[in-house]
Amino acid sequence: MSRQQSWQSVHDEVLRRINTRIWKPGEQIPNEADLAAEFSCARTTVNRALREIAKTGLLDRRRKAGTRIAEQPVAKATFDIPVMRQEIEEGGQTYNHQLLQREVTAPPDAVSDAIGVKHGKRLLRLKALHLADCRPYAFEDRWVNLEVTPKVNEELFDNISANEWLLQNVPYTHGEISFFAMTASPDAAKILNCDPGSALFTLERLTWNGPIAVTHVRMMFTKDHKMRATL
Amino acid sequence: MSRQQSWQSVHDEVLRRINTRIWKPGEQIPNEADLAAEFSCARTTVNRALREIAKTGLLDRRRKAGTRIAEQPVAKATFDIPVMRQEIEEGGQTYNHQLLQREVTAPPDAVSDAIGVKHGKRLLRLKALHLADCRPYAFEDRWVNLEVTPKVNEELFDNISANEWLLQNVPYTHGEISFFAMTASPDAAKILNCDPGSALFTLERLTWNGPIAVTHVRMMFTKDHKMRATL
DNA sequence: CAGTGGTCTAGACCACGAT
DNA sequence: TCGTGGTCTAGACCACTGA
Repeated sequence: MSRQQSWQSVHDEVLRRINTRIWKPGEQIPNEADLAAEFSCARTTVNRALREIAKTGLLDRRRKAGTRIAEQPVAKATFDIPVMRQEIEEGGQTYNHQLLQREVTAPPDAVSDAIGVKHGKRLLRLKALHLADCRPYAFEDRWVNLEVTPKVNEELFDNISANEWLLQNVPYTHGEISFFAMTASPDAAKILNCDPGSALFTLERLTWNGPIAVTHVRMMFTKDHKMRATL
Repeated sequence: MSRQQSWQSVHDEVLRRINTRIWKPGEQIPNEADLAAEFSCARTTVNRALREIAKTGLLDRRRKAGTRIAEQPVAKATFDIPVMRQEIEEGGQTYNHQLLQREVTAPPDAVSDAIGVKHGKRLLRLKALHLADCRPYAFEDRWVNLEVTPKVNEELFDNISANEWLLQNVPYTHGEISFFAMTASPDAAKILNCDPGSALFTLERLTWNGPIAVTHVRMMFTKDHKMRATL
C-alpha cells in the first residue's frame, strides 16, 4: 500500500506477471489507462514501464491493437565493444601497443566494396598489436579512409593506437559490427604467439560518419578470448 | 521555426552537436532547463532525449554535476540472440532439428559450478543438431536443471527443440551469454560436416529463473557463421 | 547547502491502424 | 471510425552529490 509508486515498480510487477505466466505468451494485457488505475499512478508512468519492457522484446505494442506478451521473445544482449586500453587497464594489466605496418595502398576488393569506394582507391592500412602486460592480446588489421580528415596523414600512430586516435579525432554516426571465428594464418599465429590453425575470436567493424566510411577494422583476439554480456 | 518539437529532434540536434564537435569530449553541456528554453519545449522532453543518448554511452549524466560528453565513448552493440527456427525461416530456409542424445547424468564440474549445483548432481543432457534446408547449421550441447519443472522429464524433445520448449514452458529472469571461438573436435566436426580443427563460432548461454539455474547451453555454429549488429 | 538530473502527475492532442 | 499507444506540457517534489 505504499503511496510512492514508480515506473520501476510497475516495470517489475509486469515482469513478474509475465514470468509467472499470469499473463501468457500471445495474450493481450490491459491498456495503459486501466493499468494506471490499478496501480493508482499516472498513465505516463505505466507508459514508461511498458516502453522499457517492449524494448527488451518481451512485449509487443501497437496502437489500437494494444499490448501483447511476445510469443517467442527474441533475447537481446548488449555488448560493450572494447576500447583496448580501457578493457585491459580495467583488468589491472598494463596496456601497450605496437605498430607493425603503416602504408597507403589499395585494399582487396572485398574491403573496397564494404566501405563503398572504387576498386583500386588507396587507403591507409595499419597493422598493430595490442598487448596486455607485454603479452599479445589482439591483432588489429585496419583500413582508414584518407578523406576522413587531412590530419590522418600526419599521424604516425606510433604513440597512440588508431583506435584511440580515431575516437578522439573523427566522430562516427553509425556502423556495423560482426563477430565470427577464424583460423589463425601463419603470420597471425606468429604475431599472436599461438599455433597456426588455432581458432581465433574475431571482431570486424565498419564505421561511418554520415555518408562516408571512416574505417574498416578486423581484430583478432588471442585464443580463448570471450565476449560476455548479461541478458 | 516549426512549432512542433519532439524529443527526437532534440535527440538529433544534440547528437549533431556532439558529432560536429560543437560540444567536445569531456565538456559539460547546458542543463536541461536551459536546453528546454533554447528548444522551446518542456524540460521533460529534453530529459527524454538526453536519457536516450546517455544510454548509448555518449553522454555522462550526474545530478548536480550536470551532463558531459563522454571522453572515450564505449560503443554498445545489441545482438539478437537467435531462436534457431526463426532465424533460419526468416532466411527463407527450412528448419529441422535432430535429437542426437538424451540422458540424465552428472555434468563435468565446470558445468556444475557454472550453474551452481553440487558436483555429481544429475542433470538432463541434450545434444541436438539444428538444420537449415537439411544441412547442418548449429550443434547444441545442453544441460537442463531437472528441478526447473517436473514436465521436463516427460518431454522427449524429438519433435520440438529444447530451445523452443524451454521458452514456452519455463520463463527466465536473467542470464549470461558469451561468444568465443572453438576448435572443432572430431565429433563436432563429423556432426557439423566440417574438417576437424576448423574454427567454430560458439555461443554459450546460462539462464536463471530467479535463484535457480534453468539451463546451460553451448551452440557451435558451422564455419563462417557471423553474428551481426549495427552500432 | 544548492544545483542538477530523476520522476511523477493530470490533462491534452495526435497518429496509427484494426475493424 | 475510434480505441490505443505516443508524445507533449507545466508544474511539482525529490535524490543525489559537488562545492
